[in-house]
Amino acid sequence: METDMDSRKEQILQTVIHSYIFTGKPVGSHTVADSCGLRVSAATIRNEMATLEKLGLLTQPHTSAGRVPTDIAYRYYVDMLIGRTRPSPKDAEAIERLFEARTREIEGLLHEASLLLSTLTHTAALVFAPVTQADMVRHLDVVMLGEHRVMVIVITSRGQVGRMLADLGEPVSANTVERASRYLDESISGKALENIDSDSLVEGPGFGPAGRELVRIAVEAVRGYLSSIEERVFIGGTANIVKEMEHAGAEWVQTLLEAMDKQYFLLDLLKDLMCEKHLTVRIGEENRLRELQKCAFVGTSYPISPGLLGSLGVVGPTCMDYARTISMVEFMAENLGRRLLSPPD
Amino acid sequence: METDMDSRKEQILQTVIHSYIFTGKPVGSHTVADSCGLRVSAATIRNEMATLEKLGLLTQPHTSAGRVPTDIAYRYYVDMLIGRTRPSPKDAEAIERLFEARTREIEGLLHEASLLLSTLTHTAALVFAPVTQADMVRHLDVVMLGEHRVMVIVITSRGQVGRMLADLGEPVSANTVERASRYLDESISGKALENIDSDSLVEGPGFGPAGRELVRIAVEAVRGYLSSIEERVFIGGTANIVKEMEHAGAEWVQTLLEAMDKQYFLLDLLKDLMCEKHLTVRIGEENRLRELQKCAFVGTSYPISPGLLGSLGVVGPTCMDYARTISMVEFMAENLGRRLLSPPD
DNA sequence: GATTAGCACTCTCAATGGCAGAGTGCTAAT
DNA sequence: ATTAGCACTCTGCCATTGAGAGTGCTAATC
Repeated sequence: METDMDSRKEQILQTVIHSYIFTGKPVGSHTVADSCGLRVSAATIRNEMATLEKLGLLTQPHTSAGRVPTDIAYRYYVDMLIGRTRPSPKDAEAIERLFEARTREIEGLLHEASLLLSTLTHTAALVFAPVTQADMVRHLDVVMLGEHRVMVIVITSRGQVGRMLADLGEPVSANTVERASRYLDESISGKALENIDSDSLVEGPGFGPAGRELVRIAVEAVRGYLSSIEERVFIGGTANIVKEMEHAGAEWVQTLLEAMDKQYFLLDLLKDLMCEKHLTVRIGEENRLRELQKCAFVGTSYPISPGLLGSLGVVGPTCMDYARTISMVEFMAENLGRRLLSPPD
Repeated sequence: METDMDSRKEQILQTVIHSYIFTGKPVGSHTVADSCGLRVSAATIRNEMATLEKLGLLTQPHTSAGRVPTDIAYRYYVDMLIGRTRPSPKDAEAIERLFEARTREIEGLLHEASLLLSTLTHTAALVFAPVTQADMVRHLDVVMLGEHRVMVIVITSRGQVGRMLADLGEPVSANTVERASRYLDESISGKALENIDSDSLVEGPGFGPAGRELVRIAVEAVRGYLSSIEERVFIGGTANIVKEMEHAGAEWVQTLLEAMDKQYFLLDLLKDLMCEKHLTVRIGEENRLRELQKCAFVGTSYPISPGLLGSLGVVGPTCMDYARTISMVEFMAENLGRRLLSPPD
């Protein structure tokens, strides 16, 4: 079997891919002959393309249209044919500008990162910042909202914040709330989840029944927060999915968008990333999630704090500009990491 | 001009609207004659429909198709023809279940509210919880992330929380951060934005140059947070826009989705609501925002705390089931309000 | 032996025309 | 005022056609 790839086949494959990325239309032998730089005729190209088709790298939508790259071709392209590239100065600047302010609200930053990434790559972008599971309580506040209602705010040692509404069975006074807030802050601060003992706390300094209930509920809220992993994914540019993926069929786009609404769907995807250190590209059927099997996913992880990784990525058509997208995702991850990561002391 | 509406015209109009909402197809005179309950023939219906067309309430997509309601017809329908309705027990229960937990993380609650509302109404749902502008600082924390980086966390008296990253020019020690955190908490807590004086704070108790810079930056971060209105809109069910609005043309759906990504676009919309006390329905061109002029918006406000309103609403096709949607939006607003509002003491 | 020109073949796409169906407006009768 | 009936109009669907694009194969060429 003399069916191996040689450099000419590679060049033809590359030309087909580039042309297809650019025009979105199947590529014919003449087009390739004109623009591949090889000084051979269209007939030769045809022969080579026939072999590439046998190898599973190209297909024809119908008998007499040009060729279209398969998922396997994109895989080959990504692995072998594109070197490491950096974003263009203009793109790099756009990303860097996002990070130049000296003080920056975190949620806003992540949200804007997803928007920027999506507009630069014409894809839907996902940014995910996980929280560490078991953490210590740094500060606790109980804010009175009404006679029967308080808000419990907890700050963890890593700087995560939870705000919980809590309903009380019995009315409490502002005074009680204030005392409970101080008491709880003092007793809980510095403790980890497993060291917070509801029972002994309730036995605290002379609260009435209402006060005791308040303490109990507040502790319950804190426990609930610390044990539930409140994980948000920031999504930007879902509109791009509609624009770029129309050719894949309306009802399919539909399903993908629905899936994007469900956060747990994305969490699986993004958590996978955090296992691998390197940038990951999943093309078509390589994706485990059925909804993604008609598109490509490019993602990577970035450091948040020592021992904690976040992840980000984009979802776009399989015929995306991989070189550009990869460089952009990588660059965004680097910058985000640099901005968030606390360097080791 | 004897062109006024009479009760028969109303009934015909209503039948056309109901049928169009149900089937999505233009409605012919026979269909109306069969299902409107009037004991008249199709020819009579035709005459009446011709008048309704002259009145601007119906149109024909082409010469010989059935009739389709105009925006004006929907307006008339909403104003005159539907009474106040409540959601079905099943829908009501679904909404109530969202609120039954005794302690609940707020962001998660709002997010899920938008998801639920969108699935129940088959529209895109928006939930907006504003923050009061000038508020007092209740608690302040500075968390060390690295030698050159801290996180400033501020809790306002209303229970809003901001987390800001801040970069420092000079390295600081854990000790300094800890001292500064306590110092700032004690000096700033209870103060409103305009009473926070950076200069005098920096003159605090014997910090070195690094400590002073830290204080200065932290205050800057707090000021930044308190003056910027960190406003988030929770969006659910954008996929429904694609599903329900296909007939309006792909590139238009495209523009709407892009607009939904931009939060400021939605903020205008949602803030408008908070001026009016009642539920608002804007149909087609009644919307000021061009992107919405091919769909309908149903929204209302809900109380968050005394003197503070949030708002929520849905965006769907003009041929939506207004009765159902309105009842759902209203019911969700009531429940959300009841859950969030602190009743006056 | 690799490459190429030439040609027949296949398939898509856009335009065309015909036909059934749905719905209308109008007129004349009730 | 209402209705039955009829001619008319327009869409949607189907089949047909012809141009165009691209292929695979064969035979000639370097």
